[in-house]
Amino acid sequence: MCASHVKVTACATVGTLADLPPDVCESVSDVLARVGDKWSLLVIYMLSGGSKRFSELKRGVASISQKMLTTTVRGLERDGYVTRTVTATVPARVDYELTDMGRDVLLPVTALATWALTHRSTVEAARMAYDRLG
Amino acid sequence: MCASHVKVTACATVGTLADLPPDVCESVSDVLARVGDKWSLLVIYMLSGGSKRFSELKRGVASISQKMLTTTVRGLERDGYVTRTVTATVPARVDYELTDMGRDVLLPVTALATWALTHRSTVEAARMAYDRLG
DNA sequence: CGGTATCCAGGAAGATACTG
DNA sequence: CAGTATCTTCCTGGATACCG
Repeated sequence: MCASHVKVTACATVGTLADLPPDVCESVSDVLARVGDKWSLLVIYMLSGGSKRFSELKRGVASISQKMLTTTVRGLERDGYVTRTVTATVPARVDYELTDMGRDVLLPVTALATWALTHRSTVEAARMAYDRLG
Repeated sequence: MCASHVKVTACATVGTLADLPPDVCESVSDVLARVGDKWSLLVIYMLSGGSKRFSELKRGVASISQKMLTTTVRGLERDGYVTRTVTATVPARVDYELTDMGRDVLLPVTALATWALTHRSTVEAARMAYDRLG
């Protein structure tokens, strides 16, 4: 994904929800593109406990590849959700930490997470019912 | 995306946020995978104004291809966010409508949308600052 | 009208190897 | 340790054509 995958390209003629200007669409998709991708949310959650180095994140999200972790933290850094601090020792050490905004986004995201958990069974039931018919 | 793209596959050793069991990760990623994809949110928003037919949705999201609109509404139907009603006239007529759950998810999603709008400028500034350096 | 089927190009992501 | 570079594979999504 990273940047351009989840990018709403047209909101022009929506207009069913009162006052849904195009820039709202773009903002939402921007945030969702970052927060909603495969790994970002997990990394943010991990960092909510405090600063972590690259290898700690790597261990925490066991199945992520080094490449994808790099890509993910770079994206989060670019959008201002985390800071990246390099300590030029040998071997090198890099620490990642949530910014204020990074901590801030946890609030609405947690709300969505709560909703997701609450409606988990409903979604699963709907999915199974749908698949049963074909 | 549809179904498998945004799918968290490992949450095992996260544990920094107090009590973040694996099923929370899966639920969240399930919801985000559906709601956070390129078109679903727009379709949901369009349907928040009431039942709409296929062609109306197609016009509303001008730049979406017929294939992607079909894929999107199918996914939303599968997960129980919308209902699909076929009227066997000639030519055929198909109406889509939000379920209770579909209307319900608008709440947390709107919260995130609001956050996104509020922090829009911050994200953009961070992005530009990051890109300026390289 | 509302799809489905098919083909194709481009990006995403895994595996692997190498570097400051 | 924390990356970058490259190669390859998979899959998404666009274009097009056809069907009930």
